[in-house]
Amino acid sequence: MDHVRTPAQEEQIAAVRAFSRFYTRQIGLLEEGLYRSQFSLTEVRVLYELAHREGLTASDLVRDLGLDAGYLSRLLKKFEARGLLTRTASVEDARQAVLALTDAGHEAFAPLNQASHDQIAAMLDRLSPHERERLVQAMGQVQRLLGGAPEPRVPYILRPPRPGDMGWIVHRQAVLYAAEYGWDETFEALVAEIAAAFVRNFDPKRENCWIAEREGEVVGSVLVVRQSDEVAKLRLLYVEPSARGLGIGRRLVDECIRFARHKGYRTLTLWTNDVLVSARRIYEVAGFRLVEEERHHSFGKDLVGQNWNLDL
Amino acid sequence: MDHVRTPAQEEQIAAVRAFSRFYTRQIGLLEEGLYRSQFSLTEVRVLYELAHREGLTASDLVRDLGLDAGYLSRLLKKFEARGLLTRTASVEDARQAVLALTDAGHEAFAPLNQASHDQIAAMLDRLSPHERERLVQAMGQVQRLLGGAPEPRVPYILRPPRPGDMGWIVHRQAVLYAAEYGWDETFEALVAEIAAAFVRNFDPKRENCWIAEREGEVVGSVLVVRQSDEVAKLRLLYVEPSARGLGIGRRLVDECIRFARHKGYRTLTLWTNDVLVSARRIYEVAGFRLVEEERHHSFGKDLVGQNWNLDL
DNA sequence: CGGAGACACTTGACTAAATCAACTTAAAAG
DNA sequence: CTTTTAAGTTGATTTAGTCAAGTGTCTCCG
Repeated sequence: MDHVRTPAQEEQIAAVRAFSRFYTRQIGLLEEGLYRSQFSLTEVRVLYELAHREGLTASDLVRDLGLDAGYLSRLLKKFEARGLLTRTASVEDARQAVLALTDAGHEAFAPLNQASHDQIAAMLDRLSPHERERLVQAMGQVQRLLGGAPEPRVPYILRPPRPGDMGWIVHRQAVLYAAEYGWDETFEALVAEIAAAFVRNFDPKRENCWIAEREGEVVGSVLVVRQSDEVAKLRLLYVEPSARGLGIGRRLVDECIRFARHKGYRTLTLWTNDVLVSARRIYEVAGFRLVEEERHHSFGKDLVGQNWNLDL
Repeated sequence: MDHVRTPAQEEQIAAVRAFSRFYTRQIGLLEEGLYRSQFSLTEVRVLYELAHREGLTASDLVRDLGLDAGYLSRLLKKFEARGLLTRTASVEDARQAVLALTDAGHEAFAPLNQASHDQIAAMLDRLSPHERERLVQAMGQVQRLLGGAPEPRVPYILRPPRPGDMGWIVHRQAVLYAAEYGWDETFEALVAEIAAAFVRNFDPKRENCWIAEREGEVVGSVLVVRQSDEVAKLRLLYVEPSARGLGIGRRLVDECIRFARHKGYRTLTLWTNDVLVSARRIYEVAGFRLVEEERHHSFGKDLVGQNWNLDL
């Protein structure tokens, strides 16, 4: 670990450390509320796991809560002696014992659980609904990034656009292509015009838009617009870098193709630039053919524009 | 605390609790790395505070770290005995002693600090730059919302637009006005058109745009566009609800007025709707006069549009 | 099939960490 | 000027956690 780090990276490290110190204190405060109970914090953590998960063994707890095996063993023995817990030898592995709270155990845990619940609720009550929303989002983000949360069961959903989605798409595309390819603000203007024109002239019978959402965050989009009775155009395909590899791009294009076929178009066309390699791959796999290329100077760069067609 | 809570609120509470459990474990992992040192976690926390803040007293530490006064007292005595710390009686308050690490104290802390630093660095190395950025943002968000961070010294800054800002403005305005007034997607289209046209035809000699930023987040914006040689138009004024009360709206309008004056315009005009009460107040205070009102049906609602003028 | 090594616990011995309450001295409040 | 509150100390004690050695069980490899 003796990389040379940039000042920006050092700042990030400092920020994460500051957060950890902050949350250490925060957890300390939350614990205080539990101190008058008959259980220690570790005991409460163990009870929590026992109350919420089935078929736990001691080694599960050691692993998941990072406890000392000896310490836990004694702790469980105490619970058992007090009638809060039963330990039944596992059928598959005679070394292990399956742990389960008794009714008395659940009863003992309930007020603790309630206290913790109320404490968090009181904390949230101090925030506005909008702030609460942001807090939960941000916590989820942290948890996901640090690997605490499992991959969501449903990796993404497609849905129709809502107010604000078009603006979001303009925002993200502009930021992304500025960062990755150095495109200037005229690109953003173009995207905004396309988005505005789409909404303005939207013909639900002949046109459509899909938003890809993952964990409540917009991570992709695509439009199909009518160019003529025969020809539909696919526009503004984009997928967040963080959400790549889930097949979202492919899926969005497939939806467009299906829609265009269903509406009786003969051709689906699209315009892109040769630097957008990952998009190109999607179009190729979907069966699009490159029909035309032309050099142009746009977005502050020399580019090669491409028209791709798919016969439906 | 016996409100009736909605299921959505319960879900938020559950999410925050899950995060706290998660981060408890996370902190446990981070601590493990420090266990082979001669200091306990609490001692390290104390050393950290001593190394980073001047003029601390024991009671500061008791308050900020949530420690027992007796425990801390002994801990400090031990540090002092080992020559890591000096305690000098405070001049203002003879009960207090001002704490300061000696050189030996700083020396003893350095490797711990380095270890903690390297551990976080290693954690961040597992993430992509974009993910790191999001992690730091999300942590900052949590910390700010839970009140751990002090109000920023500079409440906000004004800056010129960057790629993505226009899209962001479209996004936020659409979301906001949809939520607050139920305006439909045609409003978003209008905002997108205005933003696009502004970028497209931007004349730096006669036009301008300001973005208000707070802690790295866009919280407001305004445009001045040329309507004629004599008349400038103020457009797309907006301030995030979370950033209201800081005078950002007022400041943005003032910048517009100053700019329009400086460029020799005779009149600054703007169009708004009567439901936007807080904006109206800003215009009034800035000296604008209501010159015209007309009913119209837009954005899915019956509205009263207003033109306001300011003679420069 | 048998034995080496890993694994799931348990137990004993121990220590560090934290708490509680009583106390001293000084400052602030009434 | 007295009462109350605050800052810090000290002694007694509890608790939480660690470490190492040990038992029975499983797994894997030759």
